[in-house]
Amino acid sequence: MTTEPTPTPAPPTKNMHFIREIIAADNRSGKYGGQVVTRFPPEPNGYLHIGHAKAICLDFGMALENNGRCHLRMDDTNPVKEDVEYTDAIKEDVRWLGFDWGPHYYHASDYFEQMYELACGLIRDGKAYVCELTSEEWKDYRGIPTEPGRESPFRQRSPEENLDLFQRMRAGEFPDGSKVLRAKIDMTSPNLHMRDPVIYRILHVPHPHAGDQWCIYPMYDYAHPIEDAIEKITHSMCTLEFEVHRPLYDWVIQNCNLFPSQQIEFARLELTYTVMSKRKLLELVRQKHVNGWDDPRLPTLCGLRRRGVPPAAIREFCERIGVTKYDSLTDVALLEHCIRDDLNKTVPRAMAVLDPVRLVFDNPDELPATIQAANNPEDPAAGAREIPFEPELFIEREDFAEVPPPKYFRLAPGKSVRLRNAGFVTCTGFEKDAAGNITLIRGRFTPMNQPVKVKATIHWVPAQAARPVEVRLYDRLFTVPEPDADKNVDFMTHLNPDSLQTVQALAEPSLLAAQPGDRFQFERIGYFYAEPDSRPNAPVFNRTVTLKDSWKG
RNA sequence: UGCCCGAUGGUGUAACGGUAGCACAGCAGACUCUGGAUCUGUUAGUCUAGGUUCAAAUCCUAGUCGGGCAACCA
Repeated sequence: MTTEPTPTPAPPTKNMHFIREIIAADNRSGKYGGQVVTRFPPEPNGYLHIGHAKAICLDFGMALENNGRCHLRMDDTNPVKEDVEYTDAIKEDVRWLGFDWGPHYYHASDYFEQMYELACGLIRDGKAYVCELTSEEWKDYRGIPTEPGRESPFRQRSPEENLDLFQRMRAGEFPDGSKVLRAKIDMTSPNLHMRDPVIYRILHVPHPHAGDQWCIYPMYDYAHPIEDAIEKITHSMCTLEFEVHRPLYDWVIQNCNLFPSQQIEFARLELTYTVMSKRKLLELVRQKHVNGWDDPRLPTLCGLRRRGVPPAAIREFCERIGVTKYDSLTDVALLEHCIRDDLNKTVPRAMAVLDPVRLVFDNPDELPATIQAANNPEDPAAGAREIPFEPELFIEREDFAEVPPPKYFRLAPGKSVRLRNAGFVTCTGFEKDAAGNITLIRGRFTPMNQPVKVKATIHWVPAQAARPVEVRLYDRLFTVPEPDADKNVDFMTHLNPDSLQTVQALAEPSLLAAQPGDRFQFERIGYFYAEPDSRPNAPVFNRTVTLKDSWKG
């Protein structure tokens, strides 16, 4: 017998996006000695959303793939806007997404002393000066994109005087806004960010992390490259709008003689049927269009978590959307696909009826007492459970049609369907109330071992044993793909009035034991997540996503 | 009006001078105890105009369109 050499299965080829290319090239050239160190640097002034997830997956992902490491760093250089309230939430969300920063948790504010020393160095080198122009005056001096700026009258101060003034700024001798430290670069640069940018401002406010030891705070453009360099970050990824800041990033690295971290910009994620800006999310929360930051309709990570979206689905989504340098708008259907794909393989099935109508059997003597149901047809190891079967069941109102439309395969007078896991029913009659609503359906039961030719299977619950449960049906928050596309139309006008419908459903008995955080597929309906604030024996289910439904009634 | 970045089916992306491929969505079919899942087929694309080349989505030039930049925000 000849044995063919087993071909080594090719590793799953990941999309070779431009950042992977850059890292591979750096590794080949030995630019950083083969090291890959990245960082995720959120500003602790808001909750993380799925746009951040893209960055998190990129930052941590590139490190992981290259046996490097990724730091979690609170970019807290503006005490006016930031709060410790957010740092715990940020950590929880990153951890939930599945990433581990190990011991590498940092605060930009921990580097304030070094930043100060480096600023003094710039002053000594004649590369920074204390300027007393008001912000209004500075606007005039800075010029506009099409015209060069003019030099500040304070630009030629001596290093000694600058050093003295800067020290006194730190000592708290001057009020907010009276002085700033500027980098001395080029007032004629076509890049506004290079026209002697402010690198320190006076802010007499305590810092949420550093306490009250500072009254001067560094600006992002100055602080960020220093933070990266101190941590020996090799690849510092950020979004496209920082592209024009890169020359300043490089200037700081060079003029402060720092580790050569490099900034790489990529396009942020935009998703259809939602909004991503912090301001707009805040507005939705403040105006109570949603119930808090973790409302399942929000694209926040805590919202997605509460909706029941598994973190693996988000990671898969982030891999699939790729990384580029041009703006794009990703169809939320791709996210939904990733969610279904994950849940289909992993989640147990159960039956629940959202809009019940009674089904009564004509032949109660011929019924089984219980039936066996597979917990997950995709996973035999998930086992089976027993469901009581009764002479009266509830089925979904939309699974019966008095007058079936063309291609309607479900129950109708004289027609048969399969009852999921149980047998068949043939409709023998029905009753209506005065308003014309179906109040009861009659049918004849046929056991599974006498197959009836049917084209559909419907779900059901036993009338006595079923229990009422609260089900929250979440839908898209907005009715249009780009709610904030038109600057002249308030995005709020596109809110979907039906984004949340709460219904009392009837669930099979086993569902009563659901623990907060459990996930299920309600067969033929969708995937559901037991609310964190479900109470014992009174679970509340959030709809994560519907099942695909190819029937177009 | 200045500078920077970008442009591939409806959407997200790949192709690194040599057959425009993948995924989502759509459509059609097969299969099925979920009208689910799975499988198959299929519709549909290189912004425009020049140039270089045997050969251009890819390189060059110009234009068009889109995005970003004029916080003591990040």
